[in-house]
Formats: sequence, C-alpha cells, structure tokens
Amino acid sequence: MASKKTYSISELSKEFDVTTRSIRFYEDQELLRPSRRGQTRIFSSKDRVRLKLILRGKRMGFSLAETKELFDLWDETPIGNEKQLLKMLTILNNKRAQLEQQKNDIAQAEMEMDTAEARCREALAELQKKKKQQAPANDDEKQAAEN
Amino acid sequence: MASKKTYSISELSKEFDVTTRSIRFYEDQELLRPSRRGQTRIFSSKDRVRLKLILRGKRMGFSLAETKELFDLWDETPIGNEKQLLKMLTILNNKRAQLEQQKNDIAQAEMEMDTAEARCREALAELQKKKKQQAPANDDEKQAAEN
DNA sequence: AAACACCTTTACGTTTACGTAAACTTTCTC
DNA sequence: GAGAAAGTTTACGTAAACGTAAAGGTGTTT
Repeated sequence: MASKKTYSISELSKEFDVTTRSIRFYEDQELLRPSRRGQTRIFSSKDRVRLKLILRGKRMGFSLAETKELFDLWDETPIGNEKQLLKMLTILNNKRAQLEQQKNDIAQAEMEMDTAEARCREALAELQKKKKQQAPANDDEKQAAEN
Repeated sequence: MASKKTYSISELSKEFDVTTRSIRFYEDQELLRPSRRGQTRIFSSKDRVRLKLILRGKRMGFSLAETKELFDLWDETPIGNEKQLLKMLTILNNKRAQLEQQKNDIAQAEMEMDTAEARCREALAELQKKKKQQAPANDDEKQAAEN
C-alpha cells in the first residue's frame, strides 16, 4: 500500500513552491499525467515524485525535454526486453558521466571560492591593522566584545 | 609574466567548441571584453578564462546573468573597501549553499541510478536464466567465450 | 442566492540564448 | 592581385519555460 494519497494542483504548488501555471505546463509537455474528476486535475503520489524529480533536474541544469526523456525511457523499458534493458544501461552510464563532469565543475568552483574568500579575509585583516594603527585601542577589550 | 598570449575568435571557438555567434553574444552581454585591432576582436587570456567560467557556469545551470553578476562583483570589489569585502563574503556563502544543494541533488541522483542499474542487471540475469533453460548450452564454453 | 475560493481552457506576451542569413571588409595564400 | 578564408555588423527568427490576462465552470460558505 504505497501512499495512495492524492493531491490538488494548489497543494503541490505550495509544497514545492512552483506556480500552478508551471505544473499545468509540465502536464502539457507530458511530464505529469494527472487523472481528472470532471475537469479538475487529481495528482497521484507518483506525479508528486515526478514533480520533485523535475525540479531537481532543473536545479541540476537539465531541460524539461531531458527529464522527459528519462521518464519516457523508464516507462517504456519493458522488463523483459533485452535490447531495451541494454540501452537503458548505456544511457545510465552517459548520465553518470554527466554527473561526474558536474562534480568536477563544483569542486573547481569550490576551490576558486576558497581562494577568493581567503583573499577577502586577508584584505579585511589588512584594513583592521590600519585601523588599529590610527586608533590604538585596547586589544583585550575588543577580544572580549567579540565573544 | 602570466601568459600574455592573445586569441582570435575562431581559436576560442574551436578550443571550447562554442560558436562564434555565442562568443559575440557574450561580448554583447558584457561577459567578455576583447580589445580590437581595427574591427577584429582580440581576446586576452583573461577573456579565455572568463569564457571557460561562462561555460562551466552553464553546465552548472547558471544563467549568463548570474555569471555576469559574479564577474562584475569581482571586478568592482575594491580591495580597500570593507563594506564591499563583507558583501562579497556573504555572496560567496550564498553560492556555497547553492553548491551544497547541487551536491545533494547529484548524490540523490546517483543513488537512484544505482538502484535503477541494479534492477536492470537483475532483469537481464533473469532473461539469461530463461535462455539457458530453453537452450541448455555448455556453461564452460560460455564462460570461456566471455574472456 | 450572492460571494468567494479554487479550478479550468485559451491564447497572446516575454525573456534567455542563441541560429541563421545577408551584405560587407579585412587578411592570408597562391 | 585575385580569390578564398576569416572577420565584421545588422537584423530577423526560434525554442524553452513559463507569465499574464481573459472568460468562465464548480462548490461551499454565509
């Protein structure tokens, strides 16, 4: 009995901080497939998971089309078709490579931010020194004030 | 003498596999500032670094505007202005948080890919078993063939 | 039953990040 | 010095991912 709850469009909208317009757009692009009660959309927990995946994909720089590809692939891959399964494996490997690239990019960015921050702090320290020279205050007082 | 070399637009285009159109667009958006010899653009090694950063930013899901913000920030931050330096530090922290989020997203994605791959391999193994039952070949031959 | 919240479709508008074509100038290469 | 190669500007076109009305349908609360 895996969470059989359903959701309205505004529930999902609020939970994930995304406009209803976007959610409808995702349905239009066939990334979500809510059922209907009359006209009203009813989202399953599967839809909810998918929405979460869509948003994560966006944060990772994936286009909706890319995300849809993955959804489709997963949906269409028959558990009993060898060819499809192999294709799935190669695509998974491609995605892995992409993630590796992203991890490298992030690591690089972090290193550069480290040096940038170091320079900032150095410059600040330099400024502090000059201040003290101009107004030679009591060191102990300052130390105490910062705690 | 930090690498005083210069580059033509096509050189950069080839090196980073990006169209000249894009490079000119980046200049238009003031992310690059090549000098000119007559009409022709001459890119410095600083421009080259920036281009690299632009592309990395894109891979990380940053818009050109976001990247430009960072460039501007860095350019404009005077080494002697305390306020600017502090602002820089807070922005650096924000970016760090963003990178953390991305790392989490990637880790999640990797886990899911692991389980997906496992299921694929399981299904494939299942198929292999059935094949063998239908055509009960010699196991040793197969093993040998795979080496 | 009037008002209000929430849902719907339809459809035109907007921003970003380029693509593509035209028409022209400058720079190599033979 | 003629032609090809590489560069330029100008400008219209396009795909993605929504924003933003407009106009209206359900339902429930007072």
